[in-house]
Amino acid sequence: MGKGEQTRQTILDEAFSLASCIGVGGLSIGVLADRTHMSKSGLFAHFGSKEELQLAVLRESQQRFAEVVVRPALRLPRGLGRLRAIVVNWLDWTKTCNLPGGCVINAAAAEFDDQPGPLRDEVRNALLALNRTLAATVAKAVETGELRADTDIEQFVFELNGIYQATQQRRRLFDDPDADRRALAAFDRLVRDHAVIHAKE
Amino acid sequence: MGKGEQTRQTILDEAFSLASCIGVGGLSIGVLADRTHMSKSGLFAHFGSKEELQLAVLRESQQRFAEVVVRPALRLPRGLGRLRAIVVNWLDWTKTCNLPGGCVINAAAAEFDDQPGPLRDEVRNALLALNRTLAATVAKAVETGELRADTDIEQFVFELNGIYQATQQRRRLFDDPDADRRALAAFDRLVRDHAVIHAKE
DNA sequence: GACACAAACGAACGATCGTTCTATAAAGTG
DNA sequence: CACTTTATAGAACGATCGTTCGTTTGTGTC
Repeated sequence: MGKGEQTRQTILDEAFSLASCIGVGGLSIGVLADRTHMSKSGLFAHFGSKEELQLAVLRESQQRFAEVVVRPALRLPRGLGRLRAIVVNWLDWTKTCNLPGGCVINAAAAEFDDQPGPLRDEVRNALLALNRTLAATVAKAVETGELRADTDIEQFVFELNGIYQATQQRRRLFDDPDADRRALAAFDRLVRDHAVIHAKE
Repeated sequence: MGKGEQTRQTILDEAFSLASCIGVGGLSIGVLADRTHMSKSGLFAHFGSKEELQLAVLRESQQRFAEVVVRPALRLPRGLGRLRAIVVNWLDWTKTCNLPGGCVINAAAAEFDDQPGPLRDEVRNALLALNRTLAATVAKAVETGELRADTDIEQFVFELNGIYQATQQRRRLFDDPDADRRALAAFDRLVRDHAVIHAKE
């Protein structure tokens, strides 16, 4: 890895954790230059524009998410177990990664949902991809016979999203220590309602 | 109402709908002065600081929310019907009010959950108050015998929050026309799982 | 060591930020 | 009407914003 790539990654690391606290929109070249002990222009040259820097942070976030949340779960056999692993990794990934201020993309979703442009598009695509991954995982749990065949997969994913958002808010704004427990309770109820009915003994 | 109160309200109206699009943190005195055809200093004098302006917007938002979402539902008899009315009003309130860019407080929750200060406190208190209102409404549906006595009310409210957040994201970022239908489906499932079991005919 | 190239710097640009000051216009009151 | 208070305007402040430019430093290659 050349010198350029190296410092670019250093900048991106710092920008990533900074964006977690103040949002992708709140990033500023000057502050970032201070934190990385660089000059504004030196840092700027690596990206060409602020928007390009912000996009790079969003892409970095997607990549880490795939590595930390999705990939480990793919080693489990398809079905409910894998789905549950993804959900657990998902809920925990702000702790796993260096995300002191919560998921960057999720915050960006609320920030840019009204402002058309490349940033909104990137966030939208990232979350669409996540939803597709979740849908595919749920579909496999239907195939294995653990979830009912008439399960509305899109609805299932919709509710998974709700669980995540509620958990984040409870944790971050209310400092609620029960947030994780509540999230798992909601997940269990969701699964129970769609599980195949076993013959009673 | 004196002249001062009057223009202050005009400013607040504009700030309210502007904040809906770009967030409370994105408000700027200059832009707001242009939109209200005032000078920066003239506008500024009404609030004394930018933070005070932002707080005023958050309070304005709380007030409108109470009027549009909660109060109409209080005219219904306590119980599930009232709860459902609040949920429906809640889901629709960004359309009812002048909120082209979504709920101001909800966006502010994601924006300030990492930045201690009066703004975060205000947001936190507003959402705590909402959660208390929801909890009280759910509790009354337990009292009327529509929901089971062993209902975990905090969990119920937690999941209501999730439904709201998921709906907002689906609507605003994905332009999903089915968001409302999905929200009601999730609400119905939530209620069904906590409803008292009626004797089958 | 000479050379080509990439990387980082420092200074400056115009714009906008929140804020302060002083002065003028309007509104409210007797 | 006159008088006091309130409301608004205008100019300017220092700070920061993203960006551009020219220069210097560093790296890697013949």
